[in-house]
Amino acid sequence: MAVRNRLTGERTHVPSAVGRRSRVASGPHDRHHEIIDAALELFATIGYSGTTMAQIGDRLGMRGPSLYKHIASKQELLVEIVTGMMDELLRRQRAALAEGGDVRQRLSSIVAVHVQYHAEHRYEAFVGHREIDSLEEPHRSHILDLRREYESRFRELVQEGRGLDLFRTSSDRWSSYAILDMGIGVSAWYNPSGSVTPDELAATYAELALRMLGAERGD
Amino acid sequence: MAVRNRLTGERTHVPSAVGRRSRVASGPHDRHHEIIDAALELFATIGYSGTTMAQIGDRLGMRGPSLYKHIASKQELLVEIVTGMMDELLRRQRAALAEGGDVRQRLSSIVAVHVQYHAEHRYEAFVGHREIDSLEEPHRSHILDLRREYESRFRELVQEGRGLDLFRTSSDRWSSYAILDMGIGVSAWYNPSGSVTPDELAATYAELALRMLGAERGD
DNA sequence: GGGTGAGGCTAATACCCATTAGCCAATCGG
DNA sequence: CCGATTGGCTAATGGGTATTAGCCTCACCC
Repeated sequence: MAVRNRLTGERTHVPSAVGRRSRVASGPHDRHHEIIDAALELFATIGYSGTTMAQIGDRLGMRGPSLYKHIASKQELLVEIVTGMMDELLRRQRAALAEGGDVRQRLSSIVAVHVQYHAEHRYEAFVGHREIDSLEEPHRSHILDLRREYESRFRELVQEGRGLDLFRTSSDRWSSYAILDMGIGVSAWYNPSGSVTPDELAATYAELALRMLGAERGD
Repeated sequence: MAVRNRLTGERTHVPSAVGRRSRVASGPHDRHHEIIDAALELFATIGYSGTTMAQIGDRLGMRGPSLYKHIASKQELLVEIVTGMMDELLRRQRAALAEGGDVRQRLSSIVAVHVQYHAEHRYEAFVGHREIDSLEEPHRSHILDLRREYESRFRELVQEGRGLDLFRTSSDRWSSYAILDMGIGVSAWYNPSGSVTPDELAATYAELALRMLGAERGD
């Protein structure tokens, strides 16, 4: 019954019904980005190892193996997502610090940036934190290094503020962890169709953080 | 070449070298609990779907299939871990609230209990939060219900405090989320061989939470 | 002192999944 | 217009994994 090598009535493939654009103005049809986006949503909702290539393909109307015409591996998708997330977080943090101001203002800025990113890009952030262990070396170590760098900025600022007697808190270690974790938590529950915008939330959390540190009123 | 039914030189099994105890005083040798403990550590470090039955068996010096003499399925292990965690959290929270006191004291208590549990039982807590999506229905829904109940207590207390003008905070919703998330974060980084004990950390975080809420000094 | 049950073992079952191979149609640059 | 490239497809590959089946041995009880 095997119809091996028979070319007659085989069901064959009809490529994308919508016309393909040339690589000029390919922006909206960049398959690579589309795949990353689809993977991101799936990784966030059912986890990296819970997501199959076939599911990612489904989102784009294609089969799992076809993805390999555009990407190298499933792992590559995760690496791109996570490094993209850390790079962007660090970039924004650096920009915030570059604006200067006194310790309270700078701390408030990096908290705001932290929270805003975790709301705006909740999927990237969620995956970036949850799936670090799914990264193969050396990516895992690299990301952990970046994260340590990112986190140390919070601690440094808290220390600085304490040194200037602008913050009253028993431990800069625990309070900076608390601030970080409350921001990370946002990525787990933030709902973009809810009533609060990322920047409103960022402002609220910055205020909470300053109060938590017992910041002296700076006016 | 198949040696089917040949009984000659087959390698066979030598059961546990250490003498087995009778079921009297079996406490320290309860296989079921040993399995749960081994699974817990593995689930926490490499994730539920990343853990194989063979790995769990390894920890106890046995093969994967042998586990089924003591448990029903891998899923059962996760269910027991996660429901055990939520039950204990709720139990402790109820006990804390039962002690009464003014809003500040009660809020402080449930924060302390929350943090203490997340430090003392960081693996349970970590798995309990991270692997909820690995639970099959109806367990998943049940756990989510319990979690909603647990979380609502925080929000209710913040609201109550605001109503009495004891807390100054713009939103009881966001501030209770922040408090919850900073406690949950503890389970991701707490190191039991570090210098801070769970109850010290609990006290510190309770203080941070009250300050975050702008609690009026209650002395 | 033999039967029984508990608790190991290995082998087999019945999946699922990432990735590769190899085929083909349509598009596009010349 | 043609021939190479692009980007789909299906089928095959190679591996992993939870769970079940069936076997065996020891410890214990009578």
